Amino acid sequence: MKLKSQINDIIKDAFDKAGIKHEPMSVSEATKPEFGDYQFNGAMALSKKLGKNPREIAQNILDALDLTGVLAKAEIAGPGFINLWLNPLWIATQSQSALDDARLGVGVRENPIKVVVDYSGPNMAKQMHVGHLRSTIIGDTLANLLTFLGDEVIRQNHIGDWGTQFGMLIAYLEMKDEDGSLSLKDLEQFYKDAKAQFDANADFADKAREYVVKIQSGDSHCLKLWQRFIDISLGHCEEVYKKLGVNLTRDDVRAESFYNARLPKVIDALDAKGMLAQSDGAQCVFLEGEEIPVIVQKGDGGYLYATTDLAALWYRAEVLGAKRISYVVDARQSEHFKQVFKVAKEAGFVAEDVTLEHIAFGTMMDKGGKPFKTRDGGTVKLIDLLDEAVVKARATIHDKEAYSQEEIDELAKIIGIGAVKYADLAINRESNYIFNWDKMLSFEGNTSLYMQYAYARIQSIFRKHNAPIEGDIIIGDVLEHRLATMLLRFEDVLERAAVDASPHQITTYLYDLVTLFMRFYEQNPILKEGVELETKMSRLHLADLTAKTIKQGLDILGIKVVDKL
RNA sequence: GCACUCGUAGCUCAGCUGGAUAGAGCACCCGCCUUCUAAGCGGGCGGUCUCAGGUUCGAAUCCUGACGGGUGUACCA
Repeated sequence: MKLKSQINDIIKDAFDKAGIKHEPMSVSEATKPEFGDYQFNGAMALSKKLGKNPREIAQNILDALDLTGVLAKAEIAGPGFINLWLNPLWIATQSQSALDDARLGVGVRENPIKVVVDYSGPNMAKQMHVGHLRSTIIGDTLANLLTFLGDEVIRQNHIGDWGTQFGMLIAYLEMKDEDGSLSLKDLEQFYKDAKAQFDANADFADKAREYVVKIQSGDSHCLKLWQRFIDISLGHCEEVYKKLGVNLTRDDVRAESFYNARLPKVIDALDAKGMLAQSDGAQCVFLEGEEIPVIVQKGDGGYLYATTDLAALWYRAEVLGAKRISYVVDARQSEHFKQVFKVAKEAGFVAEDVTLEHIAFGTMMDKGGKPFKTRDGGTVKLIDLLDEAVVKARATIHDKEAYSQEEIDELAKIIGIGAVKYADLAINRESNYIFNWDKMLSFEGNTSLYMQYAYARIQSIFRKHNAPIEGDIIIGDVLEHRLATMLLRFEDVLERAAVDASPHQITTYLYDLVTLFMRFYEQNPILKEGVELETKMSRLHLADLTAKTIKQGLDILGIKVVDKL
C-alpha cells in the first residue's frame, strides 16, 4: 500500500477545500510517537506566499481535513506543524488485507518497464575477491527488488573474458594441462605462475603474444583453449554465486567477447555521425565540456573498454529493448560511465527516453582507512570469506543437540552468508567501505541474525499455538498501533529503495520493524494465560504479518530465514 | 592543477525532497530468564553534526569557501 501518497491525497483535498492554490509538500513520518504517525510541515512554508501566519494556515487546512477514514485525529503544534494520527480501525482493516494478500499489500507496477541490471562482472583471468562482493549483491538486490515491484528485469553479467592477458593464460594452460584435467583450483596462483613464466622465458612470451593474435583471428586451437579456460573460471564464479545465493546463471552471462563483432559497427556509426576525431593516432570522441576524449580505437587498431560498453549499450537498448539500464560498478569508474552514456545518447545508440545510470559504490578500504590494495598480498578471496563466515556461524549455534548434522550445516550457511551480505547491504553504497572481517562475521546487534531470530521466534509461537488463526486485527495499544503502521509502510520503503537503488533503506526499515516487534513481543503477551481470545488472535495476526514482511524483505536482499533457530 | 565523492558519539554507521530535544549497533556500566526462544528487552555513559560564512521563520540536511580522507584525470578493464 502506498501509505504516504494516500495521506498526501487527503492533504491535497484539504488544500482544495480550503482554497489554497499551492501544491502541498509531502507529509513525512513523525519524528516522535507523541507527534502522531505522520506530520505535515507545509504551513510554515506557505506563510510568506500567502501573507498569513502559519498557525492560521494550519488551522484552515485542519478545518478542511477529512478525519472520517484514514485519519482519526490532527493537531496543530509549535509554529504550525500539523500532526496526524492514523485511524486505528483503518490500520486494522488495511493490515488485515495485507495479510490476506500474497504480496503483503504491495502493488504490482501498472506501467512496468524493461530494466537491464549489469552487475558482478568478474574478470575471468582472476579469482573473485572481496571487492567483487558489493557489485554482486547490490546488483542482485536491485534486480530482485525491481522484479518484485513488477518490472521486467534482465540481468546481465558482463564478464571480462577478452584481452591480452588471455594469450598468456592459455599458453600456460596448454603447457601445464597436457592431460586436460587441470582444475585451476587457485586462479590467482595460476596467473602468478603464468606471469612468472612470461617474464622468465622469452619463447613462452613470444608464444603468449602469438596466441593473443590467434584468438582474435579465430584460430580454432587457441579458441578451444580459451573456451576451456573461460568455462573453468566461470565455474568458479558460479560456485561463489551458489554459495552467496545470488540469482545469476549462465544465461545471464553476456561477456565482453559477445560484443566483438559489433565493435567495428560502433566505430562506423560514430564516424557516420561525424563524431570521430583522430588524435595522436587514436580514434576519439571529444565531448563538450570534457577535458579528456573518449578513445574508442587505439592507434594500433585495437578497441577499448569504452568501445565495448558502447556496443553493449546499443545492444541493450536496441535488441533487449531496455528503458532503464543500471550499471552496478565501483565509483572509480564514474567518469567513464558519464562519458560513455553521453556518447551513446549523442550517437543515437540509446534513445533519449532511456534512463542510463551508474549505481556507484565506494571503494574498499582497510582498517586504517587506506585503500585496500590488491598487490600487497592483502586480497581476501571471496570464497574464503564465505567459507569462514559459515565456519564461524556454525560455532555460534546454540544447543547443537537439537539438530541433525545436515540441519546444522544448512543453518550455518544461512546464518553465515546472511551476515556477510547484510553487513555489506546495510551501509549506504556511496560511501567508502571499510572492510572489517570481524564486523562482517559478527552476529550481534544490527545483523541479519537479528531479523532471522525474530522470524524464528514468531514461528515458534505458531508451533506452540498449533491451531488456525481466526478473528480480526484489533489495534489495542500504542505498540500495536506503531507496529501495524510500520508494516503498512513496506511498499513506500521498497519504492524508495528502488528509485535510489539503495538496499540499505530496506535493511534500515527491517531493523526498525524488528526492533519494534521485539518491544511488542516483550510487552504484549500472546499465548500466555490471561490474554483474551480476541487479543490473542489479533496479536497472532500481527506477528504473522511481521514474519511475512521480514521474510519478503530479506528475500529481496537474498537472505534466507529459518523456522527454528 | 582540475573533477567527483565523503567528513555526525571512542569505533562502525542511520538521519529521505530543509522542520520540533540529532538516532542506532559495538565498546563500557547497571537491571531483567519458575510464564510465548535472554542470539532478546529496559536503563545509564557518550556528540559545539570538520571549520567559517550565506540563504531561510527554521540548516546535520541547500549554496560558497577553507581544511582533511578517498577516487579519477587519453590509447588497461
